[in-house]
Amino acid sequence: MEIEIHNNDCLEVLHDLPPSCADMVYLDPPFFTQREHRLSTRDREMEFSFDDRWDSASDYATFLEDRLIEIHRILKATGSIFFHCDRTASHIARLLLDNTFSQRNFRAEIIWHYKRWSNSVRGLLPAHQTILFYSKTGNYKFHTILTGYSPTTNVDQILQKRSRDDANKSVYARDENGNVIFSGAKDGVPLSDVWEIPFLNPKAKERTGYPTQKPILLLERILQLTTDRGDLVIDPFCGSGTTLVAARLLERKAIGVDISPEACSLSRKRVEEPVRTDSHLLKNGAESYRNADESALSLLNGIPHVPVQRNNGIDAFLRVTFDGIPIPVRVQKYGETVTEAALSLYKSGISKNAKRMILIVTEDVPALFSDFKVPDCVILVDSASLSIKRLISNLSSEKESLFT
Amino acid sequence: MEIEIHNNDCLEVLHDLPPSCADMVYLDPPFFTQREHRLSTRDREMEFSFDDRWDSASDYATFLEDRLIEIHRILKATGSIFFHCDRTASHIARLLLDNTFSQRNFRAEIIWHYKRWSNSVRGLLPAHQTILFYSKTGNYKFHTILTGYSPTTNVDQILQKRSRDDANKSVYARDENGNVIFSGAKDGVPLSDVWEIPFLNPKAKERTGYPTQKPILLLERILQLTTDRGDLVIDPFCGSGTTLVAARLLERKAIGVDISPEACSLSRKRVEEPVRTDSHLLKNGAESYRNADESALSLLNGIPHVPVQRNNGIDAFLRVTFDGIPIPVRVQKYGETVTEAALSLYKSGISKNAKRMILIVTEDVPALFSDFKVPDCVILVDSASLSIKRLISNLSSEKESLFT
DNA sequence: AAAGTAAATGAATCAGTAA
DNA sequence: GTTACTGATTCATTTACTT
Repeated sequence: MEIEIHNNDCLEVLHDLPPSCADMVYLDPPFFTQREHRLSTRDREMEFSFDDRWDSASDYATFLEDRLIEIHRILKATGSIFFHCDRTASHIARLLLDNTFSQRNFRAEIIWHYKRWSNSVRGLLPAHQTILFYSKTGNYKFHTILTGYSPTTNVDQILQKRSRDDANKSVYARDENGNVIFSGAKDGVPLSDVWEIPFLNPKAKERTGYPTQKPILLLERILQLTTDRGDLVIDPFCGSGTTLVAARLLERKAIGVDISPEACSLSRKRVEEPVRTDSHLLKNGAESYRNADESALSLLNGIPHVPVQRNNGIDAFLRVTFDGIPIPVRVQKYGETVTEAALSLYKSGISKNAKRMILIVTEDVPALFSDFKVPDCVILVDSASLSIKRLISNLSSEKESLFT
Repeated sequence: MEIEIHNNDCLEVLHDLPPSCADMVYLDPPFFTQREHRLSTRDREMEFSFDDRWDSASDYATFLEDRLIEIHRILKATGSIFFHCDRTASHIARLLLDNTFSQRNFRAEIIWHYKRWSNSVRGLLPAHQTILFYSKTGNYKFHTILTGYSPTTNVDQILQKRSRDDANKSVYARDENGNVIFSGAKDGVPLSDVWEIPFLNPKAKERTGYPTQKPILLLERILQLTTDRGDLVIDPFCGSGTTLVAARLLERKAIGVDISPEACSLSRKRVEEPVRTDSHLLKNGAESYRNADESALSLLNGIPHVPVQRNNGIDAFLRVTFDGIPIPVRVQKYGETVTEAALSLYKSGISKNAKRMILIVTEDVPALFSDFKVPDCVILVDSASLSIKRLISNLSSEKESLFT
């Protein structure tokens, strides 16, 4: 997927792009906090024509507005813009966006909430930033993301169908025998406008990286909400290039611009390097990343074992030995075929002199063709989820047979 | 403690107050939603409504600014204002407050975040409102509120004293024997600007039927942050009177104003007999609702399912249905016999009309004696760990046979 | 007492009609 | 086509009640 990075003023780059070419623009412009003072004191007149208020009042506002106008031009009719700002500038940004994209196309004020180390503050500890979401038109591309139910919700009740009683009050429907009626399956709660995403994920400490970069999950969410694979994404202030990395991992085209040569070379490096940790994070979501190891190994609950870090072939050793050597265990990973997983385990196991190994099979991924056969010393064990998957297909055929 | 309630336009009442008399003003004006809001009490005895339709943004802004100027006048030099608004008007409010109180006295943008019953949205589910916090001067009254540590924080470590090492890096101090030194107790983390407070529940007794009623807890927090006992608090749009109730409970003096006679009489009633419902959720935390633990649910990795938290018999519903009803799943818990687990699942499943249920068996706990037999509709599936346990005992006997 | 079930509801949102 | 209104419908949440 093509990723372009330009070292230039984004106004120039935007100007050279054709109209209606981009699906999404994310921008995180610099905040001229030192200028804010002048900004706010300039307007002494009491009239509320917000339209031209900032326009002439401030270089900063003009600076942004020039670029927003270009962004509006290059966005497709189905396109969206995400404007990242902190609490000192959110109202200015809002006004500018109302001007260029119209109040009517305001979609959401996203609150990115994170926990932070506190200094002793006189006041409330700042712990959020704002992302303004506008679309170019009312007919904008949007994919609903669903999240889990609150633990306090009775999921069994919301599976029930509802109707109106005589007084037109909403009640849960029942059939003539007084039994509850089920309506279709529920998949979860639509994503809200408050996103709790940790600033840095705990494991990121290991990386000697760029400390101020935005969490990739944040950009991932934005990309998934409003773009598809192959869509064009533009970041006019790309900085360390998080947007570009996310775009690459999710297979979106991207154009990044930054006026600083250092930022550009940084971005290039990040985009070119295979970013294993990032891609792992993206594939599984932040939650599962945090406890990916534990969740795979929870399959071993109740069996004494020692988890193994940093070994591609072996996830854990059982305490139980065979021929004096602890038994290596591996869990078949998502997307891996059984033979791939077995081969990987076998190689690592042999190097540890193991005579017996256990592979927990989680998926029936068909191997297209493979010369490798699972050796006898690798014992296959089905995971419960695999057994259930098989069961489900049996159940469906069982039902079919009832009708035929 | 004196609580006054005036049925009037707040501009009149504010105008008649002497300068520098109030310690805190909380206001919750109409939000510029361009709608009329109507709601009746549960018993349909009273109907409340207010009109939030304006000809233009500047009408709305002028209306507010007139009142803000008076509020600025009546606040003490140590006083503060909290302006409650939602996402449709937060930027207008911010500009007005910058004008009347100055950008310099902006203290915080508080995000009140809550969970809400949703409806089908094309977009992000709104789940927050904004409270803008300005002080009259830089010398404002403020009490730091401390909150608990997040569960991931290593509290032991926080209690350790810190010092600088040779390279001037911050390290945890140790005494001459290498033992850690404990500094004084830490009380918690300073309150952040994102407040998660549950919305008033549909069933809460505190509920009065007034639209937009705020939780008492929200107002209590604001009062505690910036006022002391005996201080004067003013709410120019008091509505159902939550501010006044909170003020009474915390022994602050208060003046409430509302233009609607119904709102005023409701406020009077509430102040006389305050009802405060404690949120079970806040008191005990979301975790207290959980009974399906994560490691149990991770056995279902890869199978679309919805976790069920408040049911002892069912841990999750599969997305797949049998006879139109999602299939309930349960994981045998530690120490439970298979028949116990199956019985529990069976009972709950039957009440949901399920015709097929799945029990994941994790242990061979022998049932001492039991009349109950696992019914046919409960399908048993072995977990991987159980399969491995069986395997291990086989392996041992296999090995034995080699030696004998 | 503890667990499970029922109820209430919207600073909602949507679809359809009228201007 | 666009905008503005109005009545209809929806959904997850969390307390209160019942078993």
